[in-house]
Amino acid sequence: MVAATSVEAEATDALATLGAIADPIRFQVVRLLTNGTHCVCELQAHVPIAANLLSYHLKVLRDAGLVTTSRRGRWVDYALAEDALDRLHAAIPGAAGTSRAT
Amino acid sequence: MVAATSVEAEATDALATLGAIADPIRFQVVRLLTNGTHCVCELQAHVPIAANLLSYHLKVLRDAGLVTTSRRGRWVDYALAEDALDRLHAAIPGAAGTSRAT
DNA sequence: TCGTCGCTGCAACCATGCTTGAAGTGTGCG
DNA sequence: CGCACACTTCAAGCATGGTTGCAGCGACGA
Repeated sequence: MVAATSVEAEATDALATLGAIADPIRFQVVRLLTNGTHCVCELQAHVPIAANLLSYHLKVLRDAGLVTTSRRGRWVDYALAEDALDRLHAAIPGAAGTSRAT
Repeated sequence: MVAATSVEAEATDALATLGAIADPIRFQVVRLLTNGTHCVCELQAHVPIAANLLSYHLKVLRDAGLVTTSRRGRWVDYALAEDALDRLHAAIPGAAGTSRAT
């Protein structure tokens, strides 16, 4: 590898990040997570969907690196990643990685 | 449409805005448009897709209110909307209006 | 005016992924 | 030790939207 910060690579990451929250359920989950850590059962109380469906979307969010998990006994706590919001903002064209001409 | 300032309405608009750019082609187009105005033929030179396909995605972007059109004789110039980037940033949870999720 | 070029709109096709159902893993408690 | 609970994973079905092809509209050049 020669280039470390490729524009194409950043665009791919941006697409993955944007695509992760460009969904009603995942957007709602992220919005909930901005208020603090929540376990899956807590999330279920706010998002009216099946448990396995929620788990699936949580996996997508986890795969996108937007959330982190912590097992607390029987429960699994989900929290927003430290750089999640920063990454989200950076994913928007004109913010970073793209030459923004006024 | 009656409701003007609702958290749900803002979330819906945010989803529509995010979903509009959460696509490889549309993301590329928006990134191109951040550099200035381009006609469809210009966009075609940078995005390797069919003309009508590009037109379709442009329509999606236009429907999302992210781009504006200007007819220049035979050509149609597409430009990023004034508040496009601002709307994009506002669409991210934790940025504005979304911190009061129950 | 006619022909060509640039762009847009519509209907159909196909791929992706969202949704559903059931089974599986790990943990705490009786 | 065995059961119940919380969550995850797997396989299958269905819906959404991205892609393709053709037809239509408007504008410039001859």
